[in-house]
Amino acid sequence: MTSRPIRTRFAPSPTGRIHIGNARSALYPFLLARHLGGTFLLRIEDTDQKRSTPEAEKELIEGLRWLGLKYDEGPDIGGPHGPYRQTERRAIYHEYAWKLVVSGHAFPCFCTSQRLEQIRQEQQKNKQNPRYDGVCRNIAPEDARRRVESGERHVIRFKMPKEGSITATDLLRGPITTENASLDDSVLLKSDGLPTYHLAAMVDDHLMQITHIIRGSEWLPSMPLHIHVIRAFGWEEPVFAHLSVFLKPSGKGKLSKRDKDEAMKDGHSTFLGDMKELGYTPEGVLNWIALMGWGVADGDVMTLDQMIQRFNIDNLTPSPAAVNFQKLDHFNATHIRLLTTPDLAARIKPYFLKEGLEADNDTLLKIVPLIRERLVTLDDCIAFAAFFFRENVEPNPADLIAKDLDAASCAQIAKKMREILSSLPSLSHAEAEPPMRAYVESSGYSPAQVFGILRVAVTGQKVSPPLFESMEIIGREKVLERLEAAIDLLEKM
RNA sequence: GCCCCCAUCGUCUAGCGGCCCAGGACGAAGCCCUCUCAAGGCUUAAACAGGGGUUCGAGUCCCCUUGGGGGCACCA
Repeated sequence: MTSRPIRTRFAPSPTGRIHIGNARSALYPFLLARHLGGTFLLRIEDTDQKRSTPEAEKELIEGLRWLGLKYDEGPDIGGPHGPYRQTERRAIYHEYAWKLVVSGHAFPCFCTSQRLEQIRQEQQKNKQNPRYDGVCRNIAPEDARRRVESGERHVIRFKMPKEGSITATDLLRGPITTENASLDDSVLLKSDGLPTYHLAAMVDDHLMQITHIIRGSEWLPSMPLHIHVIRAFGWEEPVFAHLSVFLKPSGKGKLSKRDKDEAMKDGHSTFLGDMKELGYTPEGVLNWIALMGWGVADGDVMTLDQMIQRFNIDNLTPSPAAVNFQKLDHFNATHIRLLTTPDLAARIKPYFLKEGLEADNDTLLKIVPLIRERLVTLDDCIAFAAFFFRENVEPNPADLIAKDLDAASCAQIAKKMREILSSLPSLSHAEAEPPMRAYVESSGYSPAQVFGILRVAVTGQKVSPPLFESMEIIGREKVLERLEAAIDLLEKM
């Protein structure tokens, strides 16, 4: 099976917002294909007409683009094995479902959902496994055919062998043997003419020549069915790898919708759309999710290209992983520091614009080196650097008073600084710092006290990028204006 | 209820019988640097779930228990 050209796929159903679970299900097959020089494709599994929406498909595609997981074939770009949207492949599924009926591996079932629901309830009441009771299994093929042709509503079910067992191999877990008796006569083709996942995915993976099926572990229990289907058709079996689920940060229980909303409250989210909004970078997100389920020996900070180089499907891990947002923050901050100055400048610009601040490229380029290692998320740029673009700052008066000093002495210090700074032709870092240091030295105050007053006066905040570098960017005129305003404030106290 | 899967520091993980008194990363603690906050450097605490086997030797193989997770739809 590995002699075939490598082809992998991401096959989501467009039923909701794209989240980190989806992202990781796309990432690994992408990495495998790229690492091995194979092909990676996107297939939309929209056979659930009740839940699938075009908006969800759009968000899926946008999410993949944001992450940089480029696919070689897909619904929006086409390819040699299309169409790549399952609702556009109805005829194919119909044909293959009937092939199984003809070969005796499947049968039409005319049971109503009401009856099915009823027997399910009875079975549960009797503590039996809910499953199909097989009444349509033994309808004579001729009769069945006639009823179908007369237009009677029906589904097609897989005719699961009553005896024997089947061994299916998961790459991460090894062979798993299942008794056929514990398997059900699952529906392959629904009465609306569309296939269920069990048929659609297997048919498509075969037709699209997929060599590695990488998917979530919720599919592990149905892998035996899938192997049965594949064998019934006589097809070559792909490699199966089931990724474990993401657990809540506490490690108790899987990540649910509720946890996702909960996370949003403290500035985190597991939805890609939100994460972008919150200032997370594709690099950070990708690195974070890559390592939940992929064990690398060392050097865990990687760009997508580095992941492609190092990826090895054998290093995927089968155990569930609890999400850890602190780690996301770490990877995000790390990747931000790795960006070039122009790149980072371009990425933070929208956040300033959104605040109504006219961030010009020249200033942005000068600011980036000052704030780069202070940003955890891109939107932190507002907290650290908005003052560069504001006309004036409005410091909290109390912040202007240095530790262990009173307003009067702080005012004196501020005036002295104004005297020194205004005597300088420019406030470049190189020109302004030495005389200020000399003043601190002679004044008997500590650098923290003196520079603390200056910082608050000039930036309006207690925490800021390096002071002298910042003043250089703000410019002499504005710095002196702001200092003046601070002196006024201090004198009124 | 039934079936299946998983199990190394708080978290993500390395380890594929001797290289392990278990390594890395995040987080935590301390120190250094320092105009704030970061970044950076150094250091510390922190794990093989429990019990049986197999073996000269087990974190590594087998079994049981416990814990956790997933699945049992005309949803994917």
